[in-house]
Amino acid sequence: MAGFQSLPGFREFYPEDFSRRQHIFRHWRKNASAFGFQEYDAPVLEPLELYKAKSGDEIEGQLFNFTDKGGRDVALRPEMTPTVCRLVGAKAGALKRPIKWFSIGEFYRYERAQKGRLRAFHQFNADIFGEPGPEAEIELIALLIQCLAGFGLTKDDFYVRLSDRDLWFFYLAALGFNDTQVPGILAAIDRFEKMGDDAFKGYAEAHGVLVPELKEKILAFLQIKTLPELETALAPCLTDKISQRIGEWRKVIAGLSAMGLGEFISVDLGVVRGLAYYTGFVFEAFDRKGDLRALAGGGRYNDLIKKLGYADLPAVGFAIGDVTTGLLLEQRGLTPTFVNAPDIYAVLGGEAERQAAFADIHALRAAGWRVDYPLKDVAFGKQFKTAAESGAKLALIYGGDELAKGVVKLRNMSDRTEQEIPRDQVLSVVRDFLSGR
RNA sequence: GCGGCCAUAGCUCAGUUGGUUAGAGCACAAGAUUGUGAUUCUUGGGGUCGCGGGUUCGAAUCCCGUUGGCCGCCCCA
Repeated sequence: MAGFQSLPGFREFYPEDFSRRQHIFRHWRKNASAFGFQEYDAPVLEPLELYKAKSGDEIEGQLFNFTDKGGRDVALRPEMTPTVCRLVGAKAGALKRPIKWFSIGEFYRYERAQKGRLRAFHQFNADIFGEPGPEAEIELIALLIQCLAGFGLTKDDFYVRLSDRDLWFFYLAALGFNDTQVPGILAAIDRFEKMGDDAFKGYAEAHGVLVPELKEKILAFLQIKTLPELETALAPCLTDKISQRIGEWRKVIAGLSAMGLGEFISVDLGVVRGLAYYTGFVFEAFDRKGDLRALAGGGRYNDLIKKLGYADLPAVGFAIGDVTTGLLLEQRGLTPTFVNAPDIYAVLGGEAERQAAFADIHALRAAGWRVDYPLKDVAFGKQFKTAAESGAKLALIYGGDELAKGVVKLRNMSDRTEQEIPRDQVLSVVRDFLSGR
């Protein structure tokens, strides 16, 4: 294997791979647009400081960062959130509300590659800014579901786990934990699913072993699967904040149910997500079988824009990755075959026929149809085979017999019927045929 | 960053105790077939056996290193 290899964790998109990627992007873009989101884009290379400001100095270990020729510390973007916060923050006062934005871009993380996790990957990001209420969550979670369901995935293929960092803070406060203890508990909750009881070791080292009675209450809270169960569990420790929060939960669940999406949602307080900047609802989408990494994740981050030095603007957002999504579609047989198939394949008898066909071929292409033809003379049989394999809807046959009669033969590739059409009507007949007659 | 497994054609793999010029199926291309998508047959292109070093008369095969891949840990924005 001479020559060069691509860098570890980076993908190359041969046309077949690229068409699958385009299929995914097209759906995301179409759905975001249907939900009234505006597309934006931004630099791939950013100041290193932008990510340190958001996530702390430790983040550098997981970034693709370097010093540029001007001595600037820079990093390839590992995520969109800080960037979009800057964009929105810088013009917050001038932007019409609600601010509903999305983008599709490539991101880079300097990590060891694993299944569903590479060093370069694409993400669809959608965010709503300036809306403090749960209406924004409804809108975003509905979009998230549609961005997966739009491919043909159903509630049996994936689901969205909905959790709430605020509620954990309120609940833990009601149980008597103070502000220095809560982060340790949340870290343990985050790990509990994977590690079991050992997840509480870190907390025990910092604050002493957890009182068994409190641990029971926390683990019971983790088991909650429905809104009524949640309400029952919180009944003994109702505060104003908790009551208000339950009201917002009801609103989110009711809204999504009214859209017919209730069955995609699972109440699951085990999701607190790694990063500390989330402030309210958090949610993650997983495949039902559970053998893939997270498909998507997001939540509310009301403090971040202010933390980056801009206005105090509430925000919710989520991201879907193309790697895991692609794996799931592959598993479910939902990857299309002829994404970039031509509309028309021209079958050419010989050199004279080729010259004659060129006028039509170019006119059809200029009119927007996808037209292909063989670049050198090949037998008719081969041409039809090529036409069939290309996925073309129809073939236009330019043979000696046809041209002598002043016609072109149009073959419907799906039902194999043929008809002769006068040369000067090719454009209009093809248009009628391809637009469904 | 740490640990385990793996690496032969575009893909899936075979390759005997180390022994002549490294094979198969699929895929691709040409032909049988000078006007119709199947099947079949024939032929062809494509490999410095991931890379580098060592042992040996001789290495795809054994040893060391290295790079890459997969899996797990850390992390997962």
